[in-house]
Amino acid sequence: MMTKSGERPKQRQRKGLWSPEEDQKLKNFIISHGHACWTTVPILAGLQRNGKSCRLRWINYLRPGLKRGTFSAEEEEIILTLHSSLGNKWSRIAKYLPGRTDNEIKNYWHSYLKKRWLKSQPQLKTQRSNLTESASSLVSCGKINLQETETLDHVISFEKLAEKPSSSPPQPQLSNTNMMNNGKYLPKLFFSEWISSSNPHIDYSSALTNSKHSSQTQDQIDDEEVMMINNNNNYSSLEDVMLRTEFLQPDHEYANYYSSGDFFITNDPNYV
DNA sequence: AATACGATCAACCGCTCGACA
DNA sequence: ATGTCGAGCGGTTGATCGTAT
Repeated sequence: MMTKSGERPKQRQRKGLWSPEEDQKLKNFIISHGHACWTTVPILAGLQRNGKSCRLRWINYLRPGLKRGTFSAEEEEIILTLHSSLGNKWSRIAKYLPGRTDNEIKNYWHSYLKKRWLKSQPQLKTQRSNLTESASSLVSCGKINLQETETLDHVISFEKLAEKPSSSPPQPQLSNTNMMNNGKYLPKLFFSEWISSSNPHIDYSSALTNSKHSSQTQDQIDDEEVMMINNNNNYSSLEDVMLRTEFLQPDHEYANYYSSGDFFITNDPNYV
């Protein structure tokens, strides 16, 4: 149906919790078609949602390989360690915790870990309150704006980094065949394995981070800092990180699935 | 049993960034 | 150089549930 001006009337978009039927529709669509463009997914899948909502639902709830339930002690330590170096970079922290989403980690931090962290850092707590007081007075005097005060958490977090050693430990090297453009390892998995299992058989143990590149992004620099801290703390398992998993479909189409939740299908076996 | 309160977590919102025309 | 669009990220909200009073 069209309006007088010839426009298609905007369908009222649903909000709020997803129904099991909606979940099934979205899951079925992405499994069979992938998602080239999230904005078209709800239209093609017959959902009265916006693309953003579909993307979030897929990433945080529907995509395979997600761990549900409580965080292990090891996961907690990893989050605390990474947060001390990266700050509130939840998506980057999530990359080091396979099966956990940034949203999940963020919620866990705010509901539990933050308190635990503050309790274990009485000195920092004092520093923080001093900083906050200083910031408040500066704000009231108009010397800094509110946005600047928001970085205080990072000021405190990065204090720990000052204690890191000056030289980086030797980095593991990978052959070129195991590397993609940004230097991340790509484990492969048959698409059917992924479909049939809620727990994709990803060999995290063979995934390693890259060697140094001449032009580093901020993320890569962050990775190095994290790795340095991890080595100091003997978190060698943190290096077993996969940034992307590639699935091979039985019909020789490649279904590419990022840890960020991206998913698409290509015929190009060399697609990296 | 009823109410208040706090904790948890799914989902939304607004902003930034990068790609592309 | 500029504008537009889509994707992604982090902050925030609000519904729900469990527990205390």
